[in-house]
Amino acid sequence: MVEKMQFYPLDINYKIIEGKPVIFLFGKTIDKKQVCVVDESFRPYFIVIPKIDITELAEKIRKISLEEEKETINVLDIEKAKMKKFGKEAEILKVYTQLPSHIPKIKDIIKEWNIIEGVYEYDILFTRRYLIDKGIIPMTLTEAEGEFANYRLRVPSFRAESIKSVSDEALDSPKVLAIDIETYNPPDNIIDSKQNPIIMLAMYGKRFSKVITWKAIEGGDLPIEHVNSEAELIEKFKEHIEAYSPDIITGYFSDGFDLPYIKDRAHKYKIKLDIGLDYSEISVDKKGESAAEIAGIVHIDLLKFIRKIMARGINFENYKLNTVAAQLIGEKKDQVEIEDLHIAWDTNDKKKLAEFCKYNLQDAALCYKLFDKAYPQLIEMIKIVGQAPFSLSRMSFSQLVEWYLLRQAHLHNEIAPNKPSHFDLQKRHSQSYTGAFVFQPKPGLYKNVVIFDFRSLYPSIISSHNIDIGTLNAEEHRENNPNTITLEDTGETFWFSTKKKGFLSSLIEEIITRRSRVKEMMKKDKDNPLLDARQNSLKLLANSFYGYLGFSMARWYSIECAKAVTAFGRFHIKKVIHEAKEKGFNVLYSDTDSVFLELGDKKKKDSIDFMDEINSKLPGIMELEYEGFYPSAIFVSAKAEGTGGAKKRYAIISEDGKIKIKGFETVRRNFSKIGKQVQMKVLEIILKENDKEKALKYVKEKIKQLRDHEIPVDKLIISTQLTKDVGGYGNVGPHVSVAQKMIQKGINVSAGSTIRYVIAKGPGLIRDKAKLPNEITQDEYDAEYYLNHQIIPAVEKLFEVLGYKKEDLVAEHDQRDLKSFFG
DNA sequence: TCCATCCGGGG
DNA sequence: GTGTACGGATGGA
Repeated sequence: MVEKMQFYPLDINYKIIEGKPVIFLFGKTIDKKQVCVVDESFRPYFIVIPKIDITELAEKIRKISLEEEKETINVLDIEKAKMKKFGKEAEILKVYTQLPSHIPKIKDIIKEWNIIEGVYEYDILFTRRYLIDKGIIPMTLTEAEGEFANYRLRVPSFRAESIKSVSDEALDSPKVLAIDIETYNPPDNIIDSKQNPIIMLAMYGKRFSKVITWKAIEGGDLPIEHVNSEAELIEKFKEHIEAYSPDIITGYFSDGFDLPYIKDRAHKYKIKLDIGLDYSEISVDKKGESAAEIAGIVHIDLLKFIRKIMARGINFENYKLNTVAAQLIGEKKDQVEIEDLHIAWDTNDKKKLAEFCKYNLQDAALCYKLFDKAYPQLIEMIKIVGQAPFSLSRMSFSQLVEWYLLRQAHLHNEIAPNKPSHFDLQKRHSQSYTGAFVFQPKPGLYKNVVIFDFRSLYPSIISSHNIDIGTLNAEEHRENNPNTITLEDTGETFWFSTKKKGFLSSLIEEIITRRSRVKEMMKKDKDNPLLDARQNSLKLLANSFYGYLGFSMARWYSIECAKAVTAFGRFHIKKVIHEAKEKGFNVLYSDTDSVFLELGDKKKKDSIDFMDEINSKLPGIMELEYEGFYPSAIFVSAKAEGTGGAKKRYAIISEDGKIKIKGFETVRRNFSKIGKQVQMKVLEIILKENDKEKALKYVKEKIKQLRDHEIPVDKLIISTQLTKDVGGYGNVGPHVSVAQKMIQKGINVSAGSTIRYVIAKGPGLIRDKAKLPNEITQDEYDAEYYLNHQIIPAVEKLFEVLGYKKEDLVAEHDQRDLKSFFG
């Protein structure tokens, strides 16, 4: 009996059954039951554009027959159709084959014929093709028509005769299970699943938490489950997965660690990790960055998703779980000496082991919460791009753009361009072009500064100047065309149609408009995480278009378009600079899309009027925005003498006293606290109080304190990361020398460790004077070293702007020292 | 300064 | 599997 069933598709794969490819779409029904929708009717195809008569070509293709060892490969069917290639109508043939794997074989034959213009869309994965062609958006409400069937699966199956998207309503609380393992790992042993067992495995879900371990550990009220061996631990893990039946399994670096590790250990005991909903085993794809896949259960590696998709805008120091969790959900892990786990395990240290169990569970719980935080972003990206969570969560931005475009191309009946050949790639790699314009500032301290910037400069250029491969150098005349641009350096000229809308440019316009609508909705519905994730996804996608155009692997690659985008960018920002000067503003600085104007005797209102005037003449959706008013700003000179002002290095203060710093040491790690503190304080005095005497007095006072040994040692600590193991260094810098000492003392130090040291006074090389912080007292530090290597470099450029020389900073009797330092 | 390689995360 | 990888830091030539 034919019936309708609504569900949310979560995962997709296909299998060949009786010589036909069959799609399996795993999902959740509206009443939260697991289900698998099976579609036997979809066939693989690719596209051919003929050069000769289309019927004649079709006949030739139909006759193709390939004898292989086990099978004969034939063309299953051919359809004529009309599509567009870069906006131009084209008659095409859709060539169908029996199996997806036949596509490249048939394609390779036809590709060589000179009676065709080209072959296209021959490398779009079968399952992804299915989602696109059927208009299905994973995770959103979908309806299948058909009947329940009996495929051998862990969940009920439903054979679909037809399938369609119902709405963009997304599955709102999937059943998530976070996992984390701890392994036995003796010191200096690289983590190795061949040698070392899993000793704990934690799972955390909704109203479910468990730590499985194979030693009797007294965990108090921890949900510890004891088993007798590692093999039993793995069996128990399987049982729990089956009983809990999660929609989603998540972990942190679980693609590269937890799941491959479990799989390796299971293999050792000949245990089948067949937790897939089709009874298949976890598959670990080891190509490059590995990925662990479970059929029907979505495995999300949070590290990958966060690093690739959620991370921009947020500046993570690193991507350790602790760092990321602290930043995204404000939670930290308990401090545990994980290197000592093997000792506790060997010595049966019950108390320590209980702590490790707690730690293990906490990691899983952290993952669970991180997933919760990431879910809106994942959902919204899926809704836009339209690929399944497993693959989408591992995509780079260029891939997100590409799959978005592939879906849109299908919707617009556009033929997708091919990926570059090896030859194309070489050519693309050899090409480079000019980027953004940066205005060189004049060093100085300025008052009353207004900053304007172009809102989404590159996306708005692509939209407003109609930038697209199909509109590039269109037949209409290039003169008097507002979309014509000539490159300043090479003289190349590009122009874009004013009549016909381009594929890329209209898509980006749609993305931008959609985002404004979402932002509008957010005004009434503040703090809605879904809306925020949606506008963010749209913004990220729009911002990636330009990079995608110039990305060598892109299908819609066009260096001409990429060149035109930056050239229009330079054109518009330079025009603003020019007109601002004409209006009598002093232009202080400009970088890519922003411009800094000194008001002088003008009012804020005058600058707004200026902005409005600019905006009245800008094309399309381009817009110059008022970024803010800053009472004070400082620009310094570049390091090299006589090269003028430094680009990308300045500090400004807003009316509410907040200082924004770009490029100064204050934001860098490899600098002592005293250096940072003095720099920050001087900036503050200059920008807030505009009192150069006071700044000078402050620095002099600090220098005196430094020389009188009044600065505590912890403010003098310099931190440097060891980039390789100590033995690997040719030049022994101070941090390496200290690391050597640490090793002698039995402190475990290796590549990646951060070495903290202080420079002590005395004769000899700096590296011999570098001490561990606890080896030195306050009167032993080398004041002159800190003066010359930390304090002076931190502030000399600032004082230069104020009209002081370096010598003014230190007392008279020290000038000899300084001269020798400054040469 | 440019090119090649290594590493990230995990215990 | 109708496929293929990234990107930044670092160190050596």
